[in-house]
Amino acid sequence: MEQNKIPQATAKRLPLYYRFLNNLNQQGKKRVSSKELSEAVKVDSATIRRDFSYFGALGKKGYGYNVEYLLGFFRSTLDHHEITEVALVGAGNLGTAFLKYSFMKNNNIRITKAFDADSNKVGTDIDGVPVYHIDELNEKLEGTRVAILTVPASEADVITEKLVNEGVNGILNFTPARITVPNHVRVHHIDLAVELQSLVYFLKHYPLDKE
Amino acid sequence: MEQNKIPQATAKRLPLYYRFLNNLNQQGKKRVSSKELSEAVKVDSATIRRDFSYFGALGKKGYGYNVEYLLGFFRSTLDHHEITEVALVGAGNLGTAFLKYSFMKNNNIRITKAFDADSNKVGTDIDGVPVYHIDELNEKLEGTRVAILTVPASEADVITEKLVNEGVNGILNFTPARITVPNHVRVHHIDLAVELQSLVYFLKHYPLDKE
DNA sequence: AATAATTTGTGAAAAATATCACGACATTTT
DNA sequence: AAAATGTCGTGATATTTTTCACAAATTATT
Repeated sequence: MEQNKIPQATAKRLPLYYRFLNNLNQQGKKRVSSKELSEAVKVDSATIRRDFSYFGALGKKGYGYNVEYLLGFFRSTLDHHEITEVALVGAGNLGTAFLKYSFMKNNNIRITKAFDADSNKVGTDIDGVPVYHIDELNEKLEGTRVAILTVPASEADVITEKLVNEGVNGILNFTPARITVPNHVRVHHIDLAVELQSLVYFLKHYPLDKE
Repeated sequence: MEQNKIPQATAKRLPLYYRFLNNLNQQGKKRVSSKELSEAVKVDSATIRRDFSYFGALGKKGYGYNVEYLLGFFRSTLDHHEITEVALVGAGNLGTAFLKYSFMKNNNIRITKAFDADSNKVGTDIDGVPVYHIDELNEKLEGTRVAILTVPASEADVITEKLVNEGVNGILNFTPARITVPNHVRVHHIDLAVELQSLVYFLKHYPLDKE
């Protein structure tokens, strides 16, 4: 489980850096400076250098960073060589959109199975992903440890409990409910209404000219 | 534009508090302590008290907070009496899901128009929201200042520029592109692939037992 | 009416994060 | 080969955010 000295704020930016390095690499770029990367990912260049420095000296003074080297480094740091399987729970509008969302396909994470309570959906495939009945979690989850939760808010707690019982320890929660889990389970919340409301709040109450 | 003394971290939690206070009110609860609210929204009770304290003394010692009073206070602070209109740009899978996403309907924010480049979609209604052609931004935006961006990544920069030219100053960006905007425009990024990847990273590299 | 139990609001401390600014070194130019 | 330029890595500093912990006030209990 190596050194967990890396700040959480840094860890959250790693996948972003990785994606942009990939872009640069595909464009055939050989070197990149923290300043260039900064303009691409919209993160201050000093923050980028600091972030990278937690992993040691990855760059070269007066030169910048070698794209290929950095990419290889992040590939192993982010475990990009191994595939992580993820289950989608709740194949409604939002869930279905994720299944069809191609950005999810270009990385090391795959949604490999979906669950829903609607018997019209059960047994079908959505974009190549089989849909099982929510009561089949037990048989079909097969060791999957990460779930995307896109069920109605009213079902969130009951289904979360089932997921946790079946061994899920990471949940990306898109419901507006704040789900309760034992503390060996990690939940990240993405609350679409809150995001929109806080954006509007910032627009109204914060000065507009300097970000 | 009142006192912008409120920390950003606090401002981001306000819509969350508001929603849960609404729930409590509908359940007929008359009072609530920071501890109870903490359990519901999963934010430390001291943080909640601190957050509230930026607005003055809203509670009563030994009693807690009066739900109805607090709700009224937040209603005006969050401008919940006035409706903010939002445009959805890109009516693909994800965009369509938002149009049908009912949680967006129970608050002061309304998606009132959508734009897409697909002529099959233009002219139709999705869940009561009219879809216009992306080239009609000029005529149809009609002063809407906030946009949800759910177009393909490759289109993100071009369309952002159009939106900004038409007066949009708040963008909720769901594309994996980090869009470039003048600094009077505020962008919040929600990057689904990054969220999933960072969740997986945390699961692998951070101790599981204390959150 | 006195005592016990709650719960706020906040000063102070701690922790986390971001930014400044510069020495050291590598590269590029002249 | 010398000078000019570019860029990292990081100590130090600043800023932001969270948490502790407790006096003061209110409510509940006996």
